[in-house]
Amino acid sequence: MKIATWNINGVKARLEAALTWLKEASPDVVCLQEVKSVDEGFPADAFESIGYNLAVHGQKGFNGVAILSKQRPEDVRRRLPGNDGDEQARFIEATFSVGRGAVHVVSLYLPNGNPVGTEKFAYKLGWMQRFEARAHELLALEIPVVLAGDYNVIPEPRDAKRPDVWLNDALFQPESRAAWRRLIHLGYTDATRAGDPAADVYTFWDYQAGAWQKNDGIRIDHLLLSPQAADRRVATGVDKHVRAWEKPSDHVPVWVELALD
DNA sequence: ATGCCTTGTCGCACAAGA
Repeated sequence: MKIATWNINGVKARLEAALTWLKEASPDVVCLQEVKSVDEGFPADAFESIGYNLAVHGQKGFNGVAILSKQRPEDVRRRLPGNDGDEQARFIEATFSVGRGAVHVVSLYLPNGNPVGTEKFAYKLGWMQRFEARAHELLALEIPVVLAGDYNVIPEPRDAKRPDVWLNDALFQPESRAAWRRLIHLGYTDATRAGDPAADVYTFWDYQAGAWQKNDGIRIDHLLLSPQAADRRVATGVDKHVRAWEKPSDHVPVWVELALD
């Protein structure tokens, strides 16, 4: 089962690219972030016509997450638990039957958190704490779990072409990186790193200042695997070529393939 | 030091992104 994550930066603006990529990559499950659409505005027909089911948690103008899947999603849940007052659409999860078992998939869009020292950064850290609690709960299922999305965290210096310019950014703060490490310490595996320990693996290149042309990127889109998922990991990849397409998102798809049955 | 681009919302610029 091939499971991918992609911050699409506007599902309507990216529809043509998304359909091209889906046909080319043929993922079984796709976690989307920043769809920037309410549920009713989501171009569902286009995805359904090429064989994908749809679970959306939309929001007007900003944020918004979704899960596309060849199989029908079960037990779809929207909203990250732990703060009923949080209106930002950044979390959706679903279960998929596989043989006699199941795999659980989360699509998450972690807050950016800039500027540091504001309530936006506090919201990011609070969100990460709530997410850690949910990640911990999911381990108790003892099944393959994939936490996929835009984490807005640069885990280590090697995950940025120029780590020095990110030192004062919310994505690279010690608190953000420590919260990321707590997820690892729970027992989750960074799928991309497990598959490719080399530097220079990036998933985001800014639209500005020729970042793509200079390969001035960062790695912030991640798939975290529960032990039962990590046991079954057979391949990982970053579809970097998509960044060179016409009208690209600033993020590219990242994926993992699990041998499940 | 700041903008550099891009999207969506309405608007005839702006917020937010990272």
